[in-house]
Amino acid sequence: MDAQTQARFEAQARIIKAMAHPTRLFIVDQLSKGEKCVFELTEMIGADMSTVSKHLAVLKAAGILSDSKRGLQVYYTLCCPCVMTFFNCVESVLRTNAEQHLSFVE
Amino acid sequence: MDAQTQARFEAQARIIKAMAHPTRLFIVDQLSKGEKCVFELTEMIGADMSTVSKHLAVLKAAGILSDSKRGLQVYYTLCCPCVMTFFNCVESVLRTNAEQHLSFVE
DNA sequence: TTGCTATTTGGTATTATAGCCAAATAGCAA
DNA sequence: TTGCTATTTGGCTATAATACCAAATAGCAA
Repeated sequence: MDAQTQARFEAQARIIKAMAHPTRLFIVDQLSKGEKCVFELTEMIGADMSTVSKHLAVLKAAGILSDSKRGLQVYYTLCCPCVMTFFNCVESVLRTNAEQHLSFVE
Repeated sequence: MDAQTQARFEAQARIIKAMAHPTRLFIVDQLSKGEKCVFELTEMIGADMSTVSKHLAVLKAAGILSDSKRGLQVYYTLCCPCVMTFFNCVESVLRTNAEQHLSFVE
């Protein structure tokens, strides 16, 4: 495996890793319906606001979200709506698992 | 967030987490071209065979790969070729990042 | 300025992940 | 059986991720 190929997989892994957490998937799902501020997301998630803020920072660092400060609030937006195709793809893996009685859902 | 919703995101996160490693992405990419045994993958990756074997076990546990033993070799196959749409999606996030001079590639 | 609210950052404990080596297991062949 | 090869598993260490609390920062308003 040459260095360039490796670098490409590392870059891809960084994006995927940023999505690899239930709370962050929830955030992406919510933001696909429109921007939200940290407080709104924190209420929905029910964790400490600092925890939510750090999850948002992870997604932003990966280039999945962007933020804009308006007054006291910071609003986060999905910058790459294509990310939503992730969900379809993952769901189809889950369905395949379910068919093979290897479901993680239930 | 109700328990069922949470369970769905946790199930999705497990699949995504299994993909969130450069070596495992490489494996998935290779297997998209056809089945390979552990030895072949180990040669390409250049890590310890036990390390490769553990990566394969992670992907298998997530329901992304299946294995079949034939003689001394264990052959691994992608059970969900849809997983390849991941790559397109991730690449488009990377392109967006690059456009915004936030590229992780270079 | 002071005070209030929204958010981020720092510190820390806990838990999970990754990689290697060594040992165990499985299958074939002599 | 013994020996050889392919693979997995166990043990270990090092590194990274997560979540909370507390403290710092930023912006508005009085």
